[in-house]
Amino acid sequence: MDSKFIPSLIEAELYSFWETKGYFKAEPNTTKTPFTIILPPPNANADLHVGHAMYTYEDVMIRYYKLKGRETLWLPGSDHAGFETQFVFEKYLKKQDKSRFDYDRETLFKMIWDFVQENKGTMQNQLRRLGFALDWSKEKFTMDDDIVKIVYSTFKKMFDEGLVYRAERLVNYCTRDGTSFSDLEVVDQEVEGWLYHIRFPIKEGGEVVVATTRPETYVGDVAVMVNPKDPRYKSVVGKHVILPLIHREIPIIADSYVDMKFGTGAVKVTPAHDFNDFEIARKHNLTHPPVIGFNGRMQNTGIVDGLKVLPAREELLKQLEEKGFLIKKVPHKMVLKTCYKCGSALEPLPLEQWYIKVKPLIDQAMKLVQEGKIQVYPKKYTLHLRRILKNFIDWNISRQIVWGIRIPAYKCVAEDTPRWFVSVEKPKKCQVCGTCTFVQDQDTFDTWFSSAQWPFATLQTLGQAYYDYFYPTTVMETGYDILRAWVARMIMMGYFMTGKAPFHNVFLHGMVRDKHGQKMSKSKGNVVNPIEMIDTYGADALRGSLLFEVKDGSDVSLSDDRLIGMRNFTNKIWNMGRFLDMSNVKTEMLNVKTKEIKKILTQLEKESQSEMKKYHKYMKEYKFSKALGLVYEFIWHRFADVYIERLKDEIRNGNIEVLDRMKEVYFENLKMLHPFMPFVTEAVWQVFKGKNVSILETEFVE
RNA sequence: GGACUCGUAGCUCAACGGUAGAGCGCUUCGUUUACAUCGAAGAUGUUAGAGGUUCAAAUCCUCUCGAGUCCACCA
Repeated sequence: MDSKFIPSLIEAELYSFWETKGYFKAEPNTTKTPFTIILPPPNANADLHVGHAMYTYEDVMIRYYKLKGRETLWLPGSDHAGFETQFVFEKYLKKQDKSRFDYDRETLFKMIWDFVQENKGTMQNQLRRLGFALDWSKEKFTMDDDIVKIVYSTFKKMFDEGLVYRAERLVNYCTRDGTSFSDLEVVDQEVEGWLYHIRFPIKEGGEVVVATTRPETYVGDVAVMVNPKDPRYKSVVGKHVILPLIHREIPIIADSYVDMKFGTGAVKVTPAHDFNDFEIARKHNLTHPPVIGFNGRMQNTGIVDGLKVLPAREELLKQLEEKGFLIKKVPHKMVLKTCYKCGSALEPLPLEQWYIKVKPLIDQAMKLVQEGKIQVYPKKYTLHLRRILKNFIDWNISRQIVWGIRIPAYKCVAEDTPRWFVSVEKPKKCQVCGTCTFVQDQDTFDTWFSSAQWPFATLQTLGQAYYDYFYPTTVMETGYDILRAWVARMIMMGYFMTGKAPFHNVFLHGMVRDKHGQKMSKSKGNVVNPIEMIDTYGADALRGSLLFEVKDGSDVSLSDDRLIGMRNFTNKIWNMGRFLDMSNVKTEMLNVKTKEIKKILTQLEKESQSEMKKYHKYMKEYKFSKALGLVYEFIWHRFADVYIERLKDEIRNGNIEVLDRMKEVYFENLKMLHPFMPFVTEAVWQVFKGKNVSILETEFVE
């Protein structure tokens, strides 16, 4: 054995040994209890970031339960990550002075498909570098034909049961990226804006002053609204204002929605470009066509058509000021809804989209959580989950991008009022009129719509036997940041399609932060590349750094110091093995049992027993960090620092019995450590047990 | 505006009702024979502040100050 543990020498070899030996493969086995985890599918197109290394928790569970004799399946997969990937691809196009508009749908799709296929292998190999015991023979991609078919069946079932409906509503639309988003994909940004006070002349005489942050939309106004209780405006309700510059006449209406204390107490109502106004206008039966188009330019204004929103605002303000309609502007802090990807301001625009009626789904999901059918670890997230479920609103699943699973909805164009039908297989004929050449919806599904089905969809594609045996899965382990976007939706969709919760347990891990506890971001330049860390310190060290001495579920600050500490630990483990191994070859065999030595050995075994008991207790309670800390403390500061030191001379003198009993304790600790640090433990194991055996073939004796 | 989390040793964090711990850093000492990626010994904290409950509080309660996260949102 080398005097140092050098991870780079053994990691690749050991991983392919495990893989080819089939230790990661899972099959239905009625004599065993299954233990199933579906890996949250990383973006097929992107490199892993250090956050993905947190899936170590999953490997810990998988390897632990392998050693406990369960039939463990950890199923890998990747996500097409619709909008994310298209966004990256468009950046790549831009570098070549191209854009998505240079290609037709089919070509663009094909190009992105190839782009993704090219990059897909990277992520898989990076997961291997981390040592993850994934069953690669069952790997799935969210755009595999069989997966898409299941996603289609889900959509059809929802459509047939009235859980999917099409509606024209305001959506959060990014005019730069050309797509709408669900409410969960919107990033609020606080900005210093202005509140403009604009004078609207009243036809019947007088004037009313409105306050607005979006003056350019007044050309699309349908009313001015005041609070019915507001004495200042009692007399003007029912009268009409003439919109400045464009001379259109709109009513003054009353609605208790208006806050009298804010601004001037008079609000302009622009149904096509404001969520609240949309609702109010509908209540009052008022409409006006949108004055902002999907290209982000003004339209239907007769005055600033073709201008982008901000220039139009400037232009209109200039003209209003010249004519004396603009009274003043006051600084105003406001929240701007922005695109989570490109950061541009989102435009509320009216658009027909598919929505999922979430109420019935939420009710079921809530029941599962309340009845304890789904346990959440750490416990504090149970409350979060409940609150999340309570606050869900209907889910817009239409995206105006090509990279995604195209929605299998078809429109009959023969009828006056086009009717939609949904079909899993692409129909040859219109299912409504039977004759016309129907038109398929241009849109694709929100990526979360397919990933929300991931646990049951993946297992179903493996065949009935696998599905029956491994579903529902045992644990869903993921970051707390996607509790809402993913976990909650998986519960909703999983139950809808299978009548069961998709998993019995949810375990949530924290975010990886930099050494100062700061969020990692490209702009801060503090992003840590997990593969570089593995190259430098070894996979075991990285894995250990993420779990050691942390509160499960809380954020982890990752630093080189931590990694060095864990790397030293792996080396320590290695060298304990080295010592025991070196002591093996002794020519003289002593077997002296003094009272003193006996006592030390008894003490050691007693401690070891109590350690094991605690270890299994922690593991059962999902207190993984504590389990690791326990073994760390024992093997280093008790086993090595105390017992090896005390028994060193005895072993050197060739006391085989002492050596053997030391080894037994050491081996048990290797097993306990293996889920956390698979490489070093396996490497040492093989030194003692032979090159062709694996620590994974053993089981815990409890 | 609502909710939640967190302010503990120089740094990053554990402990969550019973004498304040770890990793890294620091001081002193130690090595021919597992490991200097090591060992031994040690220093460093009125646990943000104020009040309360308790025999006992970093831990429970209230308030103040500070950091952060999520949700909702007034034009």
